[in-house]
Amino acid sequence: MPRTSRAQAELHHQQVIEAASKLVREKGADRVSVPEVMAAVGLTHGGFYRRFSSKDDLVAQACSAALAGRLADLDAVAASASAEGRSAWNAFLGHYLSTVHRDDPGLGCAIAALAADVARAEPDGPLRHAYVEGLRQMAGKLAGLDPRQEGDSPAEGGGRRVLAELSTMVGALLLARACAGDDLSDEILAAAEEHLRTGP
Amino acid sequence: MPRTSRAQAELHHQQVIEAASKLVREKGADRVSVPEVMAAVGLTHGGFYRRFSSKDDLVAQACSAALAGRLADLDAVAASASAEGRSAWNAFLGHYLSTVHRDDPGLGCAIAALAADVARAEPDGPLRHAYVEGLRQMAGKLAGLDPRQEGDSPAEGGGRRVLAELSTMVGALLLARACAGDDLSDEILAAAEEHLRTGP
DNA sequence: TGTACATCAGTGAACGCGCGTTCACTGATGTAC
DNA sequence: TGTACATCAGTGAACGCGCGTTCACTGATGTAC
Repeated sequence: MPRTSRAQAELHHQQVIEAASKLVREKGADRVSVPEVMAAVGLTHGGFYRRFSSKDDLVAQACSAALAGRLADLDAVAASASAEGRSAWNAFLGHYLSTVHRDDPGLGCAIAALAADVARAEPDGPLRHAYVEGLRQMAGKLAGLDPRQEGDSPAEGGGRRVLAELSTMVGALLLARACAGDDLSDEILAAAEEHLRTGP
Repeated sequence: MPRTSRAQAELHHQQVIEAASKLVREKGADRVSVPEVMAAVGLTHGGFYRRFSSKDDLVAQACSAALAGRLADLDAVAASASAEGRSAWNAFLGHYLSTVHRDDPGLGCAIAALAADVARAEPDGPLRHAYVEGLRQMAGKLAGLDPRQEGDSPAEGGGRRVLAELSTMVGALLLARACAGDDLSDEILAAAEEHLRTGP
């Protein structure tokens, strides 16, 4: 059925980015193909290049979408924790370093899932720019939650402490995924949470 | 020139593993091809399957070799630091979180470089087993260096604290690589080192 | 509002390419006498 | 030690495959009158 409506086409466009954002986090950019992403939304691969200039273009947009989605998730977790009188920082940690998060990379942190792909991307390409921008925003948001953060400049880039703490979270998640199936995996998550958790 | 000596063949075998260990850390397992690795040692790809059962087999052996090499490096850094009266722990940190290490993944930490590849490998395959074994050994060695490590069981698997600290190092290195070219990259390395460094 | 036509979202076949893997072959190395 | 032969490390062509990308085409949608 060719020539659907413009609204339908726009919906398809968003669905393709959404599907790519999930698949790329699960399997890595190299192991996801254009036909696979299109099939995930019920389309054939032929129409792809009407909407995207290349596969790299899609991956960059998928990265942006994944990062934006996670920022919204962070807000939601923080809001619901605060509403219940719990520490937003500890609630976020509990989510981030959970076995659920480890075992479902497709809906998880894009900073962790895409770090290796981005490191190999062109230094000035759209993927890297999208990633760095998302990382900066995440660090800024986290600095606002972190009770240990010295109160210097919580806005742009966050303080230094939050960068080390974010490194611990990302590293623990990635190591736990690489060790999944071994006892070490749960131990890493627990050790990182214990190390980062604050208060009662 | 077909049929070289057995000694030469064994040398080639080791050279292939060595070249793969470097290329896989630089580009990731998916972006390295069998012809590329063979060409790196001056051979054609045809003879590959006499020595290796598959590309996956080579990648697993390359991972083991990379991890073993890094363990030896750690010993060397610790020994030379101790000989000069410096803290082995701080010396190791300085190496690990340096821009040199960030910018040369081919000779760098395999735990960091291969985490994403291993996370996507079969749960009980040889690559994962090689990786988990190497990670366990690294954590054990690090626990022996770490002045903060509570003195419970430094031998097998290391204590929990060292797992969180290793997560911080790996995460910072990977994030710094993903951000290379942006100011954030150096900041992440510096923040992690400051966070982990001990003593004077 | 109804008709005529241009637009263009999506199809499906096709392209060149590099991949992992196989295999018949070569000729120096290693072995048996 | 010297000869005859089997072994096998490495070659290079070939295979089927899935990839990213292109393109002629279709027919419902959107637009102009």
